[in-house]
Amino acid sequence: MSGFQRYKKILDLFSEERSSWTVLEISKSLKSPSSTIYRIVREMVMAEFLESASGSYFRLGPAFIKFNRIIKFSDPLVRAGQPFLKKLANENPITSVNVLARLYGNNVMCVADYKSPSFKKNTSYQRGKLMPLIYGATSRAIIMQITGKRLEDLINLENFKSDEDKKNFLKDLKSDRKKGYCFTEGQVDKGLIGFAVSISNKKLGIEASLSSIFNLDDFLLEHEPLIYANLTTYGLLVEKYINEIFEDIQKYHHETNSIG
Amino acid sequence: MSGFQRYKKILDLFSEERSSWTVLEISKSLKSPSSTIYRIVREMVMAEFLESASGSYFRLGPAFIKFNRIIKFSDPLVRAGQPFLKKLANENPITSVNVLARLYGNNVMCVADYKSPSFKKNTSYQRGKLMPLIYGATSRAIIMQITGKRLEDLINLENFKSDEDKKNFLKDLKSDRKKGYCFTEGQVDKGLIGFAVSISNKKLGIEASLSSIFNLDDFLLEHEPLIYANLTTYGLLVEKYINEIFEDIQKYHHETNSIG
DNA sequence: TCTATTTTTTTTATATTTTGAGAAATTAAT
DNA sequence: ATTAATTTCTCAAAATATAAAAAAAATAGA
Repeated sequence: MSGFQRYKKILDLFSEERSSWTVLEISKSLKSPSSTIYRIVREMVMAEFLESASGSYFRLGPAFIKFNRIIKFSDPLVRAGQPFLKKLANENPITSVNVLARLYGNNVMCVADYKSPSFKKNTSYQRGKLMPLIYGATSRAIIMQITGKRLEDLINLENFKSDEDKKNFLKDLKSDRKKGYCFTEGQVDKGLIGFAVSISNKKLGIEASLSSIFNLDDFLLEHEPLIYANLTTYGLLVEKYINEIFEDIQKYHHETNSIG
Repeated sequence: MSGFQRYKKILDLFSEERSSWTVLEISKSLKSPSSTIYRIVREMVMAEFLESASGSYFRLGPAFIKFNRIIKFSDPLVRAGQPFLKKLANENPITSVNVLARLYGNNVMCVADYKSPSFKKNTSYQRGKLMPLIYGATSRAIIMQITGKRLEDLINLENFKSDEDKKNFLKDLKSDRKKGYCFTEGQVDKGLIGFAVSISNKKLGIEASLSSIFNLDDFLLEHEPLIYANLTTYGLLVEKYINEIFEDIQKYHHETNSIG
């Protein structure tokens, strides 16, 4: 274990289900001597990436809240898209969960979400949660904008039930790409359906999607046109704002570089 | 630069104002050779603590969103207190911002907040933001539960305008401790007033506060009793729930330890 | 309070890792 | 196609991490 991995491995032990660990538990779990772990943990506590709790337990530290906040207020996708999620929810014909998600490594991560107050069911799409790459409209609207070798590499990391399944997935992807939007039913959460459009910005390296998720029970065929119209409109708006933010950033960097 | 500091120093460059950096900029800023920085940045990108953006810029990575989420759903204080903030807002006689904050190092950090929809002004208390230790009711309700050498150490790190100021601060602290709640006016944001009570849990090492912030213009003296009643009631409720969560955690750890 | 136990820090020599300068390779821009 | 910018690679020297044991400090129990 060396470099950043040394620290990352410890952090990766912490989860929603298991949010506090003692040094001894960490040491057992990573099969490293406790004196070493004590030293590393102390370093991370000083850097506020861990904090000590009672009973010699440690938990994730405030640094994550701090940096999360910085991302929230500065990430172009979040900054551009966040304000529209509520509007989208309000304009949808039935109650919905509206999600901005993006590709992170081999997963899709929800980076912002807004749920209509009257939406009762819990969905899997909540900010910060990693989602499967090949299920759900949210993910598909992201992956459908990727092509060539990159797509192949990503797909090859996934476990399809059969070769047949894989073929079908690629076929659907192709046709959705043509249509410009995605629809899936119950792939991630039972009883829910999803609609999604792609969001992208080459210059900023953003490969994302905007999606609306509904209760299957609420949904009528006559809702569909409005749903697509909303997603398409807001999708374009978000892309426009991302672009404006990009130009602001460029301007800012230009200024600071020429001064300093 | 060694150990975790190596990585921390780079992360600390990123801020709301300046959220993307090139390797060269980092290298200049930290006065380290770029080949070294390239190596370190690559490591952090692989660990998802940084991600590359366009134009050879890098920004904070998705790991922060992920770990922030884990904290949000597992931190006892947040878990216990978050659900009450909205209720508190609704029961307050005038529109308010309601905040859960806790001591982190030498600062106070807001860990959850709820603003009444009709509250117009922006306040400094937003989740993840670091606040001064000696200004505002939110902070005072935290620091007033600390005594002895620890208090001395914390206070000594602060810059008071004069010794007189410091004395007065300590005197106010003492009397607030007796009263069991704090009130301040315009110490953090002009035109706003704050009321706060302490929240603590020794076993979990939590030193926190629950506070309500109002527009000075909205406030009438007759509101005060209800404000205090609400804060006190919800403060006790939050402490009760923290305790229940603590017992759950203990139970869970006991189970997992005896099995594994 | 004193004692036993657990947690944390310190101390070592040794093994491992990081460093940084420059060269080489890759990528992007003109 | 050429040039410039970005990123990776190499390697020996320098710096740091490691782990085992011992010491110290903190905590719990009687």
